[in-house]
Amino acid sequence: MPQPIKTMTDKRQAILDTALALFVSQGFHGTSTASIAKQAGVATGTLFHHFPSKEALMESLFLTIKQQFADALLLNTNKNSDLKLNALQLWQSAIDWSLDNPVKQLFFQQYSMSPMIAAKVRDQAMNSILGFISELIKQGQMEGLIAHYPLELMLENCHGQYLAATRFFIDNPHLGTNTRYRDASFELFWKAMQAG
Amino acid sequence: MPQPIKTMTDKRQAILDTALALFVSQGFHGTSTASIAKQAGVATGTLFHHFPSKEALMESLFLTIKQQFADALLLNTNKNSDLKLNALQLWQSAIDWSLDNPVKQLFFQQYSMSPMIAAKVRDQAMNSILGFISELIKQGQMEGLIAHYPLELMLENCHGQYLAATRFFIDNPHLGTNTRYRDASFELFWKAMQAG
DNA sequence: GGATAAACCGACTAATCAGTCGGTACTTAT
DNA sequence: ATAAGTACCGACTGATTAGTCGGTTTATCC
Repeated sequence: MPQPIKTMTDKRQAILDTALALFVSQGFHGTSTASIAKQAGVATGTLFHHFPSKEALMESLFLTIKQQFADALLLNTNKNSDLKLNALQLWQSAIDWSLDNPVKQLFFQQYSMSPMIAAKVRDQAMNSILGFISELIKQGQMEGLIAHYPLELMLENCHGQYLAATRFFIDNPHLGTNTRYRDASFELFWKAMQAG
Repeated sequence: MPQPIKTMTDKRQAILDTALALFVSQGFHGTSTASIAKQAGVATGTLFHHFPSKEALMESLFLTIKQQFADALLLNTNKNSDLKLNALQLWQSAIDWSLDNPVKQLFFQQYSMSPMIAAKVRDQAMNSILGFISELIKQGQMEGLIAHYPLELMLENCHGQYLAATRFFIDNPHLGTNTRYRDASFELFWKAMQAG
């Protein structure tokens, strides 16, 4: 029986944290394993003790962060009867997460579409979140609240509008708490989805 | 007098074409200058004769492609009196371009937000196109056709929805000529922008 | 046809890369 | 205390990198 989550060595976490920062600012191939180890205060051997290769480190990073994002979303999700209110809460949670974790959000912006991460890893991580959104859209369509466009196109559109909003708020951090901008970002999104 | 426009073997263009393909499939740092030269059928010395550095090659590539995109858009733009029709034509032109140039579109998806391209180069290229869209939005707002959200947020949203649509159509090429999907992508976009 | 310059070549180099390996330090269980 | 296993170290290596340079070919102009 394996021991449940005891504290992982903090060196492992330091490597992940440093890799995140460097991958975002210098790119995957632009970041050497030596520089990750050095800035994390760790020997190169230690890096390869925790991760069998640079690619494995990247994959681990990607999955870890996607999971954190998914957890943050599902935590603030109520099974409310008002679909629009549900959508609003979800939208706010997602924007909040990106403002609380700007570097992780930049990581997604850069690597969600890049060949540095194997397509199957990308899709696997994506489906866990999009599967959930997918259900919401279908429900809304049945209730006549959401327009009947092809589902895949709507999912891509949700994702695209979310990325656009976070790009804006991360570039303009002082507006992140301005309700005029916040509400506008949701209304743009919701109007696109709305039936009628 | 001057030789009619018969091109002497344009090695410079071959380098740009090859770099585009390799940067998209392997990333910037993942692509060696040697591999670009080899696949372009050119010596490494020739590559550095045309471009002083790998970064300069990347920058040249980025600006060239952005210009091609801007040209394609402005070519199909009529000064129509019907704003929605103008927007539709623009949207169709943009989607057409991405379907005609999928690798160049993938290049944007990957590098428009990446640190591999200096921010000032990005912004410079962006403003020439977004400045134009910006005018259209302001005009639409004066006519009462377009909602009065903050302009910067709307621009980012336009860009985001466009990227989402092209991502979808490039992933599903057989749907690129399907008017149901085409029209849906525009309606999603237009409904978000619309006043009311 | 002879001169000038630009385009082109590819062997070469100093630096850097991902990953290895033999060994030490720390933790835990008996 | 001992044994065993895991975390950790950093000098090292073979391969690869961006970029150079001296020399050759090709185009242009008088």
